[in-house]
Amino acid sequence: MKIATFNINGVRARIAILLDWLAEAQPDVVVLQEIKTQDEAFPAEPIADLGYTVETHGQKGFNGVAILSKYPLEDVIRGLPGDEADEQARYIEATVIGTRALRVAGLYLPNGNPFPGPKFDYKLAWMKRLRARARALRDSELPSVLLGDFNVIPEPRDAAHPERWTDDALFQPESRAALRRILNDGWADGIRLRDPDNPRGPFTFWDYQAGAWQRDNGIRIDHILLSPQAADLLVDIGIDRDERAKDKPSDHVPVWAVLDA
DNA sequence: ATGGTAGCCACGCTA
Repeated sequence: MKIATFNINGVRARIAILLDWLAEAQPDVVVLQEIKTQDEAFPAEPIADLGYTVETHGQKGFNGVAILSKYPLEDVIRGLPGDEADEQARYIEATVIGTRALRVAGLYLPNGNPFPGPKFDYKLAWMKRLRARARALRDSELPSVLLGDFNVIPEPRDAAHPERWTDDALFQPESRAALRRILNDGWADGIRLRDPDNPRGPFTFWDYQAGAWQRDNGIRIDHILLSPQAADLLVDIGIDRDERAKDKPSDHVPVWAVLDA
């Protein structure tokens, strides 16, 4: 089973890019972030025509996540548990019924800028809730994958120019520590697991501004975290870097993993 | 030190 994450940055503006990539990459399960639309306006039909079941958790204008799957989905959860008052659409979770059941959580973690401030406080509070949810998934012992746009640069080598990120919410010690706590609970950072000694990169995001792509001024913020049981099943993992070179691309590229499931 | 780009939606906000 091939499972992928893609921050699409507006699914309606990017539907042709998405459909082309689905046809090329042939993922079985995709989690999308920043769909930037309400559920009713999500372009489900052309995606369904490619054989996908579609579950969305949308919001007007901002945020919004979705799961696309060629396998049946069960027990869909919308919204990160732990705060009924949180109205931002940043989390969706479901069980994928492949040759064996897999729990998949797609997330769009708060950006947290400007730092410091209330948005950064919201980011840290959200990460605390995410850790609690991740522990529950881990304790279920069902193979589980936690993937999406984490908006956290884990280490200096995950940025082309780490010194430029010191005042940014994505690279604050508190943000990095909160991600590290989840990893230390037993989750594997799939890309790092596969490529442990890379001194720089690989990247998953390049800003639209200042020629970041042309200069390869990227960061790695889209992650695939594997529970112990899911890590046992890992066959291959990668980043579809070439998507960033297309016309009118997202500023993020897809990250994918193949599991023996 | 600043401004550079993009989507949504209708001007400023979020990133």
